[in-house]
This record gives sequence, structure tokens and C-alpha cells, in this order.
Amino acid sequence: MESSAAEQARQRIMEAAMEVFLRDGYVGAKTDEIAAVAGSSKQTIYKRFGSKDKLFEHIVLDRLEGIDKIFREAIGELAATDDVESTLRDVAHRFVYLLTRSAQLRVRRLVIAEAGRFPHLGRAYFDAGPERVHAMLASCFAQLTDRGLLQVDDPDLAANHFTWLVVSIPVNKVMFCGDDTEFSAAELDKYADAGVEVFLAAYRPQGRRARR
Amino acid sequence: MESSAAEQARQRIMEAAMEVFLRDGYVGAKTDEIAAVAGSSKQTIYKRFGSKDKLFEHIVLDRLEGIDKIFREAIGELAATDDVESTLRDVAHRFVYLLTRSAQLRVRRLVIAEAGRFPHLGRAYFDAGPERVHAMLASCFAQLTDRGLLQVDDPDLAANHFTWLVVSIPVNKVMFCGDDTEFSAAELDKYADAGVEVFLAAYRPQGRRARR
Amino acid sequence: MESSAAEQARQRIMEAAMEVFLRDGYVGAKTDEIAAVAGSSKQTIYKRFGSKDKLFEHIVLDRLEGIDKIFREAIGELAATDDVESTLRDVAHRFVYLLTRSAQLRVRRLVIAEAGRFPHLGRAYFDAGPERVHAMLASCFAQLTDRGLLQVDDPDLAANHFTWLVVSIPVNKVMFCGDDTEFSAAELDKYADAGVEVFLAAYRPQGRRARR
Amino acid sequence: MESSAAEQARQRIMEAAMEVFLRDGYVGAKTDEIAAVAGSSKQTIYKRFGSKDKLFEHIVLDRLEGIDKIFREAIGELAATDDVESTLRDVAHRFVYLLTRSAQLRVRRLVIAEAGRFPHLGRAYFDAGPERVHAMLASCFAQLTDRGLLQVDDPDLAANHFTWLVVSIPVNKVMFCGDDTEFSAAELDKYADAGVEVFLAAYRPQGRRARR
DNA sequence: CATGAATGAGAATTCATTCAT
DNA sequence: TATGAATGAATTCTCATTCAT
Repeated sequence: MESSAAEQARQRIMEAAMEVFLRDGYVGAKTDEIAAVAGSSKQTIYKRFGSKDKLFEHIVLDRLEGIDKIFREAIGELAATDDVESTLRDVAHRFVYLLTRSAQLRVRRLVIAEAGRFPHLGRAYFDAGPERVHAMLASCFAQLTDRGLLQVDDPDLAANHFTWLVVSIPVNKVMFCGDDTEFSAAELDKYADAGVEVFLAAYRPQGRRARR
Repeated sequence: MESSAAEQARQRIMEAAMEVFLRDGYVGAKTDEIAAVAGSSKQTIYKRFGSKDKLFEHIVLDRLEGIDKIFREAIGELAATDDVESTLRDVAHRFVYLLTRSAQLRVRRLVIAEAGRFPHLGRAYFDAGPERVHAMLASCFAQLTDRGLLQVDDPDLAANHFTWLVVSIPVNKVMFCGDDTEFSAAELDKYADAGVEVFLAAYRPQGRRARR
Repeated sequence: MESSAAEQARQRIMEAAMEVFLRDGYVGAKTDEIAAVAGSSKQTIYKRFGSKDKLFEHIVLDRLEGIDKIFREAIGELAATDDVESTLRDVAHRFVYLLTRSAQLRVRRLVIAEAGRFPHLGRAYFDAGPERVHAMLASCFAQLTDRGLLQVDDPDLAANHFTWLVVSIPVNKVMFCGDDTEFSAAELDKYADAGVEVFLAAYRPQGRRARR
Repeated sequence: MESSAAEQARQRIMEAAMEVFLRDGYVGAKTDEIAAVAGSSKQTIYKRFGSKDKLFEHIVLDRLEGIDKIFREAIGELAATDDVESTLRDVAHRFVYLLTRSAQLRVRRLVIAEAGRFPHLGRAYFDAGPERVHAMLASCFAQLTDRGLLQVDDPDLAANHFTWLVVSIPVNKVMFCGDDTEFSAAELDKYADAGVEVFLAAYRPQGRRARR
């Protein structure tokens, strides 16, 4: 473990970098400003991270590590539940909130924006983010199908359907309309619930009660 | 009508600009290169378009004009059909192909990437693109519901569900993984069909035949 | 003599050039704009005048030719007069108006501004303008002294004193404060009269009536 | 107090800028050259002064601050004197030398030359330079008139007369003929003395001894 | 002679990165 | 490690001037 002071400087730099990259994009972000925001010196940045490129990749990849932890928790409960519908609804709400709140969406957009400059970053983000979540969801759906609680033929496809039904509307809007887009809790709830309804109509085991 | 030569130069510049912007992004695109690709001189570009900014906005906005024309056609048939299911399937296939083929997706990503630098462009693209298509679809769904061919409460929500069920998978993948992503016709067909199935399970009038 | 059409084009170009150079200065003036204002083509300008430099020198030198004609007239009367005081006053008024009205002052400033870039132009303007006028005035004063109507030892010095007493105030203000400076007729008259008073107090033959 | 090194760099840049602007004019001056002459880097210039424009304004305005200090001294003695004639003569000599020596005249011409590009600079220079000096002189003349040592009706007019009588000849010549113009001490003395003579002939209290 | 485009070079300004203190 | 400056290359945009039609 490094010296506490050094480690703190590192932390401050990474936070500052995230803030500035998020606000100004990769090209718009200036090393001078990152240093200023971090209250550190450019020297330190270069000593620790080597270059602006490396720093960028570093913070995105770092952020990536935290992603599935958050989703894993939400999905974990789903696998064990007996009341699929209400748990699905719960998961849907968590998804929507996780993605629209916090910096998630802004990071997502940043990665998309710079995917041309950093192709492996885009790929890494996709694999560790959406793909990962879908894989977890798919495995979950497969189990639930085995237990007769869902009727899913292609779990991966169903996982995609679930996610996009639930989050596509706010996610797509933010992609284009940026940070001045705000969603009320009511809207987000509505998107989540409606998405789950559609999902269940399609993937609920036959013979059960009808939609709505 | 303008002089043919001048108009041709303008065309060549716009095509060259689209190519270079798409390949390198706004910042990565160099005016020198655009001029070289267009086989014209920088002067001509600056005389015609004023600045790199303006040129960029111009080609994106220009592209925008063609978008809904394409979708309008596909959706037009839907409103008039009696066989909703097969027409929906048809529309779904067209959507997937329209979005994944051609430069559509790359322009979409370019706009997202530069939405920070050109906020009104992002908004304009969103309004003239996704929002427009959804509005057309929604109105269509409302009519079909009136005719008893669908059962849709919230047409706008249903329009979103339809679109994203059908196109989310390839669209999202391309956003992150860029141009090295290719989808086989079989995959695209599968995404379209599966999306329609889910949509119908939810929005088909009650009492009809079940899914699959 | 050249063809009338060609000669007209030449005239239009020179007028346009004067207008644009005066408005924008040498560097600020664009050949494109001169051509546009002249309603002619850059080709014609280059064929006739060779270069922007040459055109500039040409119009300044051309303007120079007209200068002393104007002053010569005013001064001519002075040499022949018997009533020195009233004729001097008349000349003073003409000087002030000639310099402050019309484009004279703006040309003067333009030449000063570009004297670094066109040293011989500055010198030529000085010789054909101020120096010339002073020489004429000096010779005039010498004659009047011979006739006992003035008492001037150093005619050249007296010529300078006369001119600057009369015109310095408005001329200097315009040099710095540019074209937004306007002088009322009353002001100009006051400057002229006051300057003449001082001049006469110093150069009126001894023993005559006192000032004021 | 700033770090000595930074302050020194600032000084070197300002001196270099003055030198280059004076030699080449605003447009002719290249930032590269200013940096080279200053022995610093363009970055330093841009960090300190922001732009070529700002740098230019800065050095002119800076120079302005020193101007009236110099004149105030000369004029101060005049207000207190009992021997107006010899003190006036002294002031006149100082004026001529102050203006023709040093960089004063070249700065004056530079400001005139760029007054089109920097209108407020021209105005500021005029107000802080000529206007200021004339105001001080005028107040001085008013006092001397009260004490019966001069007979001045319009102090402001008289102040202008004094200044221009004394300095117009060399000032105007330099405006047009630039830096290759040199005046001998004898010439300058002659201009000063002759100007004072004329001034006194007009503004000396009545009944005193006549000119020459 | 007018129009429009091409050439070809120049200039301000900006940065990432490195060096010195 | 923080500060300030230096380096050195890029890049947009601008023009005078020339060519082609």
C-alpha cells in the first residue's frame, strides 16, 4: 500500500479528472484544469498516470469496477424470490434509478462519445456494463423459468428486452439532450412499471392471469 | 437553381465532411482533410459554410431532413393495414435495417458524442429523429386501437416500447463498439421478430390467441 | 487617352479603394471588398494597379495632387490683399474648414497610420501637403512684410505658427478620437479667429493697434 | 509583491512588446518575435496578457500612466513663478524635449495609427495625454492671469495655443516622416523660443514691453 | 471583364508534456 | 510536490494573388 498522502493525492486527482472529463469531454478537459481542481500539480498527475490518455482510461475503467456490484445486488434478490412480479418491479425501479441518477448516464455518454478515440474502452465498458448485467439477468431468468415462475426461451434476449423496456426512454433522451434533462420520480416509476407490465405479458407463464 | 459547378462543389464538400466527421469525430476531423477529400480548397469551404462549426451543423441538420421521410413510409402502411401482426413485423424489420444499415447509426453516435459541444444539435436530432418517429407511431397505434386491432392505453409509451424492443440491442452495441460491429441478416431478423412478439403479447387485444 | 469604359472602371476602383482604405485601414481593407464596392473584379484591379500596395500608394498620391490646388487659391488672395487682417481671417476659416470637412483629415490619418509600412508615402504626403502649404504661406508672408503689412523675420516659422495656431485643435483631436468627432461651425470659427488674433499680436507691424 | 522572477518576465515582455510594436506596428508585430525579443515563450505572454490585443492595450495604457507625472512637474513650477516669461520659456523647452526625445512621439504615432482598431485607446490616450496637459496648463494660466502676470480670457484655448506653438513643428514632421527624422538641439530650442515669443505677444498683459 | 475556385503561406492561439526551482 | 515557464507542434481561419471559364 502506498503512503497515505500519495494515495490521497491520487484520489483527489481521479475525482477531479472525472469531474472535468464529465463536464468538458476528453478534448475539452485541460490538464491544467484537472490539476487545479485536484489542488495538485501537473507533475503529480504525470508521475502517477503517465498521460492524459492513460488518466482517462484509468478513471473510466475504475468506475467500471463499481458497476456490476450495484446491479448484482439488485439481481441477486430476483433469483431467490418466489414473487417474481413484485421483485421484477422492484428490480426495474432500481435499474431506472441507478441509471438516471448519479453520474452513470453521463459516464455512459462520455464513453460513447470517446469510443472512436478509445475503442477498447468502449468495448470494455460494454462488456463490463450492459453485457454483464444482461448475463446476470439472463442466468436469473433461466433459473426462474426452471422454477416455473417465468417462461423464457432465450434468456439473453429476454434480459435485453427487460432492460431496454425499462430504461430506454430516459436513457435515450439523456444521450441527446444532455444534462438539462431531468426526470421526476413519477415519470421514472411509470417507465419502470409499464416496462415490467409489457415484459410480464410476454414472459409470464401461460395460463396465469392476464395483463392489467 | 444555382450554377451546376458551384452546387457540385457544395455537394462534394458535404459528402467529404460527412465522411471525415464520421470517421474522426468533430475534433479529430481536420479542415485540411475535408478539403482534400472533397477535392476542393479550404477557401471554398470557408466561403460556403463559414466555419468548421457551421459545416458540422449543416451536414447533421441536412441529414436530419431525410430521416422521417424514410420512416413515414414504413409507418404509413401500418395505419391502413388490417393484418396488424404481419404489418408490424414488416415495420419492425424495416426499422432494424434502416437503423443498422447505412450511416444512420454512425451519425446518431456522432451527434451523441458532440451533444456537449452542440447542445441544440442534439436536441434537434432527438426531436426530428426518435421523437418524430414515436409521434407517428403513437398516432398510428391510437387509430389501430380505435379499430380494435390493438389495445393501447398510452400510445406514446407503446410507441417507445415498440421501437426499443426492436432496435435496442443492435443500436446499443454499436454505440459502444463502433464500426467493427456487424450484424448478420439473421440476427437482425431475430431481433425484429422477437421484439414484435413481446410487443404483441402486451398490446394485442384481449381474448385473442396467446403468444407462440 | 484610354477607352472611356476602361477609364470609368479605373475611376470606380479608385473611389472604392479610397472608401474602403479610409474605413478599414490598409490591412483591414480586403481586395475582395474593394472589388465588390467598385462593382468590378479583382482581375481588373490587378491588371490596372498591379497590387494592393501599388493601389494604395496610387490613391494617396492621386489625392495629393489635388491638395495644393485648394490651398493655393486661398493663399493667392492673401498675397495681393491690402487688408491683411481680414484676409488672414478669411484664409484661416478656409483652412479650418478644408481640413476638418471632407476626407482630408481621414486621409491624413491614414497616411500617418501607414507611414511605417510606406515611408516614402509619408514623406511624399508631408512634402506635398504641409510643407507645400507652408512654403506658399511663407513666401506670401515675406511679400507682405516687404510691403509693410506684416512684420515677419522668419517666414517659414511664421507660416507654421499660423497654420498650427489655426488648425491644431481640431486636427489633433481627430487624430486620436477618430470619426466620431464632430465640430460645430461655431467651434471652428472660434478656433480660426482666436488663432489669427494670436498670430497678429505677434506678427502685426509694431506701433499699430493692440490686440482686442 | 509578486515573485521577482515572474515580475521580471512580465517586465521583459512589456519592454519587448513596446519595442516590436513601435518598430512594426500592431499588425506587423508578430507574437513570435515579441516572445523571442523578450526571451520568453509565447505561453508566458498569453498566460500573463491573454491576447495580442490585450498586450497592446496594456503597454499603451501603462505608458500613459507615466505621462502626466512628467508634465505635472514642469507645469508645477509655472504656477508658482513670478518671472512668467523665463519660466514659460523653460517649460517650453521641457515640452519640446519631452515630446521629441524618448519614445513619446513614436508611441503617439502608434496610437494614432491604431486608433481605428482600438478606438477607446485613442480616446484614453488623448484624455490622459494632451487633454490632461492642457487642463493643467489652463488652470495655471488662469492663476497667472489672476495675479496679473498674464492676460488670458480663455485659458483652455491659450493652453492649446501654447502647446501647439511650441511643439507642432517637430511633432507633425515626425508623424509623417517617422524615425529617420532627427532634430538638433538648436532647432528644438529655436522652436521653443519662437513659440513662446508668439504666445507672449498675445497673452502678455497690456502695456508691457513689446516683442523683440 | 466578371465569377468562382485554387494556391500557398502566414499568424494567433492552444495544449500536452517536460524542465527547473 | 507545487509553481511557473519553455517547448514544439497543431489547427483554424485569413488573404493576396493567380487561374480558368
